[in-house]
Amino acid sequence: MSNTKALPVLEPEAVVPCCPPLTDASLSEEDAVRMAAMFKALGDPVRLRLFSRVASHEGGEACVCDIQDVGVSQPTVSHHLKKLREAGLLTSERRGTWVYYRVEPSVLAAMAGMLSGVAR
Amino acid sequence: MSNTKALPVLEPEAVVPCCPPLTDASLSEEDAVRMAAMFKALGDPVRLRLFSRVASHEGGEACVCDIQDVGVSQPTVSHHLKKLREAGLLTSERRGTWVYYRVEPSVLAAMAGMLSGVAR
DNA sequence: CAGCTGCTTCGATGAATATCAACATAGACA
DNA sequence: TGTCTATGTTGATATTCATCGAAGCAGCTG
Repeated sequence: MSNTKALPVLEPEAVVPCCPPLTDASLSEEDAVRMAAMFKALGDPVRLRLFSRVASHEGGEACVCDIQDVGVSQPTVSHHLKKLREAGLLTSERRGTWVYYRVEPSVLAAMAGMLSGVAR
Repeated sequence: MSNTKALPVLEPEAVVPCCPPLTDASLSEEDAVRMAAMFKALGDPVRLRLFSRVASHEGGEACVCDIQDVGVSQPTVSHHLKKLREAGLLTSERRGTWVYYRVEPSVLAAMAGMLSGVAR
C-alpha cells in the first residue's frame, strides 16, 4: 500500500462539526461514523490512561516523558498518542527536546453534551 | 437468559461502581479497563446508531423491530445489542413476541460526568 | 563533528472484532 | 399439535487493531 505521508492532523472542524445529541433519531450514518471514532479513541485502557494523565497535568499539558509509564513499550505509547491526536482529543507540540500534549476541550465538551442529553 | 420478569429495579451487579473523573491522575489500570469498555461500546457506528434509536424513542424504550434497520443483517444487530447490554448501556426485556431495549441512564450520566470534568 | 536522548515511523505478528449465513429458540395463533 | 414470526446463537471468514523490535529523525551537548 502506498502509505501516503498524509498529514496526521484532521481539521478541528472536520472532527467536530458539533454533535447532534444522541436522542436525535435522524443520526445519519456519516455522523455516526464520526462520533463513533471519538468514543473509540477512548475505548482502549492504555489510551484512556494516557489521556487521563494529560488531562490531570497542570495546565492540561504534559510531556510524553511524564506520562509514558503505562505498562507498554514506548513505540506503543507513541502509537496511541497518535490515535488520540487523529481523533481530535489531543494536540501535540514540540518544544526543543520534548513533545508536549494537551487536551482539546471543545471535543470533550461535545462528547459530554451528547451523553448528558441522554442521561437526563 | 430470560431475566426475571420483575420490575426494572436497579441491578446490584453494577457495571459502574461509578467513575472517578478523568482528571484523576491516579486512574488505576483496573478502572481504565472498566471505563474503556463503556466508551468502546459506543465506539462503533452501528452500535451508536442503535443506541441513538433506543434513546430517542419515547420513554427511552424501543422494540428491536423498530430499530434494526441500520444497514446490517439481523444477526449482526443482535450481536451489537448484546455488546451494548454487556457494557451496561442497555437493558432488555421480553414481553410476549417482542424484545424491548431501554437505556440505562446512570451509566450514561457517569460517562458524561467523566468527560465534563475534563472539558470544564 | 560525534554521540546521546526523546520520540516517531516501519514491518511483522498474534489477538480481537464485525459480519454473514445457517441454525436454534421462544412466543403467538390456528 | 404445527406453523409462522421475532430474536438470539453458532461457526466461519475477512478485516482491524494492539503490540513489539528495529530503524529513522530531531534536537541537545560535549
